[in-house]
Amino acid sequence: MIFKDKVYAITKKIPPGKVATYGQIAKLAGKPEAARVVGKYMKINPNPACRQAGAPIVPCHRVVGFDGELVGYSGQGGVKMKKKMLIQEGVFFINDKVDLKKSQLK
DNA sequence: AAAATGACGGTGT
DNA sequence: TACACCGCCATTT
Repeated sequence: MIFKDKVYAITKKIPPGKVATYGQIAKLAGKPEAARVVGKYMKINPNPACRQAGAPIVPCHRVVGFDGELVGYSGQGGVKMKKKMLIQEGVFFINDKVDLKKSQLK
């Protein structure tokens, strides 16, 4: 299993109401400094719009920037939609950032 | 094989 | 606080 697959596997494991940073995922995948690579994979991921029925997708909306800041996301409405989905799942927010203290995967 | 790429993370100004 | 720049690294071209 290559790094790419690990990233996807880990991302899929993020439970609803929780989020993880790119760096965190990279670390879990074995490369603490490969956050950029993680982001790259999210972009090319099978379904940017996230969890479409039966699709081999990853909940990419549960992946945020280093400080819980919503970055990236090329799907519907960009980060706004991403934020909306996260709130809908029960993720805590502070302004436009994820409350990592309560919602970061750990 | 070499260069380019990127949804990061951190530091500097 | 905001913007710019650099280093990191697996994958892709």
